[in-house]
Amino acid sequence: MSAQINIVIVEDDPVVLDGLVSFFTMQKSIQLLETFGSVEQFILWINKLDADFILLLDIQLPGRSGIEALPEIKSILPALEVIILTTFEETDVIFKALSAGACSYISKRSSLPKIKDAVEVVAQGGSYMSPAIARKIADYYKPKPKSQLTERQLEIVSGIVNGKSYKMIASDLFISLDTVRSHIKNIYKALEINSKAELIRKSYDDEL
Amino acid sequence: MSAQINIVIVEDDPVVLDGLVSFFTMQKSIQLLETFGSVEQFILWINKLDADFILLLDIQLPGRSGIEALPEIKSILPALEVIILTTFEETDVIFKALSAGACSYISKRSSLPKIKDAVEVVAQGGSYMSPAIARKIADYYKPKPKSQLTERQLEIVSGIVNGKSYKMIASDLFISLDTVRSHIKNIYKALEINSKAELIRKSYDDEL
DNA sequence: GCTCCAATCACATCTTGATGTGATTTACAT
DNA sequence: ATGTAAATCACATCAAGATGTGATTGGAGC
Repeated sequence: MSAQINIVIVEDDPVVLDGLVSFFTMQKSIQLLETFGSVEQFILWINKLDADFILLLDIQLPGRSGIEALPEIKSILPALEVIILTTFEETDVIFKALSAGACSYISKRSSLPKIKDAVEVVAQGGSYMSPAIARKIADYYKPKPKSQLTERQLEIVSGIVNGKSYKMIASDLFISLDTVRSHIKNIYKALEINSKAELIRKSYDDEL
Repeated sequence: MSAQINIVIVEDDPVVLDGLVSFFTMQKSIQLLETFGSVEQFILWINKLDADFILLLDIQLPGRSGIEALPEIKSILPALEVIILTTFEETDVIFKALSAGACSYISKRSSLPKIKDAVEVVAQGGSYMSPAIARKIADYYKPKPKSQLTERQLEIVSGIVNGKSYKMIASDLFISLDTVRSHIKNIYKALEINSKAELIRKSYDDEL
């Protein structure tokens, strides 16, 4: 159903690269256009043409890392689809890659056919995540330690997070300014914090 | 490699359910324990035993929706792995499901073998997302309208978001308190905001 | 009945933050 | 060279926030 899919690989490890090259050159549905050992080389190359391909990008590279270079790459080719192919499975690296513009993230432990699957999925506008990666992303949304604050306290916090002054909160809740202060004092004690900034941050991190 | 995998399905649509039932009863690696047409029935059942199974859960159900019921289900069986199987592909529904404790999210448009893949992936501790779903998640992290702030201003913001007082920021950056204030004034102007709370919120929403 | 706690309010004090006006220096680009 | 912008610092003023001490009330639990 899909036409020819073009791909480019940036990978410095010769062993990994050889495996990918020999595998993809055997696939009739996928055309391996080029390979590069560093993002610097790749960036020189993309300046020469406006290409239509999917990029398989390693993170751990000599010189600039794949993630560091991604924003620049995307600024040159905004519509480029990037698949991160790496051994890093740390949550923060995953989110950095996604934030930098990658649409898929695959562990190098994946089989070659899985990598091919990912390329085809991306070619069709989808996104592929290795099971272990997807699990990290899913887990990221869980914790929810449940609030130790009372209903009233949550109302106060809500006001603060929404940028209202204590005075505004007081009038919104039909209580006095001092009561608001009192609540806040208790909230700080309960959350073991001591500034509005920390409270706001916490309200985002913990969902309160 | 994997032993027997037990699954339970909660799905009200008889057509979809029949398809799943006839498919899974043919799979030797997977044992379909039970099926239910609503979360109410399912919850009555799980109270009777502490089971070891993976749950395939529809969202659109008569009575309580799958997402509404998920927190309660997870409170009864915290370690239960839940795969959402639905036609809903809206970003907010996806994130609500993940936040409620689902580890995987599959479109009903998926083929039965894909659903089987997902069950096996989850049984091995991974997580499976349909390509279209994974794309939504990946896209969620992109926007990055790029900061209109200077390097120095970002340093100031960083201090504020991390709960430091202006005084602390000043000494951290080896500049005077007034300079910090001056920067903040400019930052507020640039971002068109007028309070610390808004700044902190913005730094989370926009990644600044 | 008594206790504990959430919620309410008051007063006092000190720190921090928001904003305005204005000045100097350096660096980069026209 | 000249202008613009970023970064620096100063002084002033008012609003807002942080923190402590202390008091009252009403409801839940024992």
